[in-house]
Amino acid sequence: MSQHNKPTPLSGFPELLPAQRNAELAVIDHLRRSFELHGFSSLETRIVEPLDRLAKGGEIDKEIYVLRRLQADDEASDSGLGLHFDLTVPFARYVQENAGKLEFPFRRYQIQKAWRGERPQEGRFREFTQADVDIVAKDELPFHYDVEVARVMAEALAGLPLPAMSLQTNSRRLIEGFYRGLGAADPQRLIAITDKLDKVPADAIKRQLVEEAGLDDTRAQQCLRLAQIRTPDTSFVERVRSLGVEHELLDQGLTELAAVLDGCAGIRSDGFRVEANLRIARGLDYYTGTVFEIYMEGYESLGSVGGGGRYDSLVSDGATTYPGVGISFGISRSMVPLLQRGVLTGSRSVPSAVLVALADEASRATSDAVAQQLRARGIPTEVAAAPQKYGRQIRYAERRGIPFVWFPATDAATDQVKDIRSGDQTDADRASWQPPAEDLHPRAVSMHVKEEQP
RNA sequence: GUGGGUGUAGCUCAGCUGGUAGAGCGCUGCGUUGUGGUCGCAGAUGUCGCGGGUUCAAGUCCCGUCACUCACCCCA
Repeated sequence: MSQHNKPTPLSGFPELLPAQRNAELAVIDHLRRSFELHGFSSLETRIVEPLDRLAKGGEIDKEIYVLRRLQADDEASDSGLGLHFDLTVPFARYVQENAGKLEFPFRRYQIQKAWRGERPQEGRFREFTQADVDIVAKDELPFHYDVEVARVMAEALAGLPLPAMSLQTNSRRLIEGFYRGLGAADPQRLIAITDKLDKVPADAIKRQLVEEAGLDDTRAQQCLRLAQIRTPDTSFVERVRSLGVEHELLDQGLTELAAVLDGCAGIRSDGFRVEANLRIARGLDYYTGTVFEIYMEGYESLGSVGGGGRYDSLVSDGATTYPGVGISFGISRSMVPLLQRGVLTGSRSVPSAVLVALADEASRATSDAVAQQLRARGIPTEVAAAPQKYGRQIRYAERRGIPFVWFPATDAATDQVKDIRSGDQTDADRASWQPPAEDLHPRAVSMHVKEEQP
């Protein structure tokens, strides 16, 4: 390729360097292990869906990438296929298509890319990876699954080597019941207005509630008070009760939200919080009950890095409906800004934990044999490319972040292994030596994460 | 889609009222001939995003274009 047309990055299509990719892989591996620990099956769906299934007349429609063959006839404008813009729509289709072959309740996780033709910004991309967990049942989905899906994602997030996450949750039943108890005519409209509380000042919200939703001053004030309730435990119940509004739906919402908070109570840590946040509403789309949003502490300006909730009628084939509940976590959205700011990276650019030094060409077989013995025990190992001076070979390892250099025995001495970070070099047995567990594979290292306890 | 900003070495950037490019970091080599990192010395690297215009002369001024970027919108 000529240097005169050096390729430039494509905005919105992030690509990572090897060390960064290792950090992303460490996060994906952790999520996968967490989801599977809870018994969720992995699913991969095709990247395209029929356009009539993707496009629903909403805002998202104009962001759909359409598939078209380069040499397609002028007559045929496009293939009628578009790239999926999330993982929920393809999953819904998959459930419907395979309903006869799946066991319900069906619990799956899905870690895949999605595409949106948006104007890129920090944390917003045209191509991005997300991790979704959902549970779908037939006809009825008991509420305890809302708690389960929250707990699965909470546990997965709590162990992530990223800045502290907070899972904020609310119940649309709770707020709708509250608004109905107030005697409001159009609860959906109120939800849309109070949802903006993060961006718009409280008195402006109140003015809108009065002028646009026709509430009187007292009721508007009540709505504001509700939206400002935010607690790390079930104490929100008392605070809502103290507002003095009564409604059957409100009672149900309070009970359910309290169950979610209780269910996640044991998962809180320095790196993870759960909160009831009664202003969370998540637009007006298909959510019907519990709703979630995930925020990354110190990076609230990115907006939510994940979200989800219960959808009672996303999937339906007429006779049967398949209610579900799920949460998605934006891997690209949360990680790429951290990687770009340099506060997160991989511990090394290669998988290798060990570089076996090469004394001279004649002893290559010896070095290869050492490497094979280490690999046989699961230790990622590479052999030095050329018998350069040992200083060069050590530097080769150092540049790549390989923590250990192995010096095969010479006539006079035994095998030795050197930790090039400390400089310590000790005798070692190629048949039993083990690196520390945290050095075995590349890790994601973040300036925000506290040192792990020894 | 609407509006602003910025394009100079691998990276971060400097370059005044126009006079044909610089720093730091990184990189390569040597000091140190089989043990890196520190230090010292030496060295390499650019069609100044692209196209056009003004001018004796353009990185610098003007127009266009492309790319990147920020905000709005929306969201993972």
